[in-house]
Amino acid sequence: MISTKGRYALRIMIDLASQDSEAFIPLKDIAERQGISKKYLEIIIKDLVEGGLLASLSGKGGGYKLKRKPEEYSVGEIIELTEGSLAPVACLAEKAEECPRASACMTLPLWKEYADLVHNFFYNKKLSDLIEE
Amino acid sequence: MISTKGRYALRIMIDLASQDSEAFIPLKDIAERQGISKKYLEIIIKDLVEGGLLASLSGKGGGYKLKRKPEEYSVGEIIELTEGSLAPVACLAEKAEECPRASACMTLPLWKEYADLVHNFFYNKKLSDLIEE
DNA sequence: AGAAAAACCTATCAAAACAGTGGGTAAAAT
DNA sequence: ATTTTACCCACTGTTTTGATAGGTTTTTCT
Repeated sequence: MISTKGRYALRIMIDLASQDSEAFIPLKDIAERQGISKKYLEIIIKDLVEGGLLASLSGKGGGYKLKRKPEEYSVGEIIELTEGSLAPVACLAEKAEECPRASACMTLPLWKEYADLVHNFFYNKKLSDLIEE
Repeated sequence: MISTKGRYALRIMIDLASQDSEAFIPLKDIAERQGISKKYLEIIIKDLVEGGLLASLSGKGGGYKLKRKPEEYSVGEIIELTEGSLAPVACLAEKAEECPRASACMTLPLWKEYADLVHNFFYNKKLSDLIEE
């Protein structure tokens, strides 16, 4: 299951994509619009900034804004950045150590096929696809 | 991520499907073949029996066996039974309470589309697809 | 009748993940 | 100098995960 972190991250991105793309938007505004605790969003938006998805500016008039156009963000990168790997099983995650059963594992092909499906779904889906005027 | 419960359940089912379909197979044997603690498997196989996927027989000569043919089990039902709902977000689970934001939620269609994808994938995949001779 | 082999039942537990909260510091504009 | 903002660090309660431990009942075989 996708946790609140990934889901809220997506809502932050959608919220920003719906605002003036040039202006820095304070987190306070996002939190109020989305009805989510600003404190909690701080943790999440930090990941988005560190991951290079958002630009931030401190001080009065500061806030956050997108670094690219909405159609240039995939939902997959947003979720993976905040949520960790999309891999459905531990042995298929990036940092996974070699599974000794891999060659004999009858379920591995299933998990691989599933992992591909999930990856393609979320990486082909763009932030711009989630915004309606 | 699919947890060990769902993954081990699948391995139990595959193991049973690979044995003589008429005989009751003791859990001890399954545990040894799969290299998983029998005690832990007890918990998991209980779900499979209660969910109607397996027949069990107590006492000497007892054990577990499939109630249907391998091609009549979907991977989806096995995972969902042991793992709980396949829903990717809480608001799409069976027992979910109405989300007040549902009508305005810009991410809901995404989660629904994803939920369908996952559901179709796992319910179209049969236990028999995982077994090679 | 008794031993053995199996399922079945209940409780407990440590570690990790999840979902936050709280209090402060640094940076930038007015 | 004040205000507004991001940024940083620690902490906390709850739930889930991944088991382990010990005992009871059921069935078969001798």
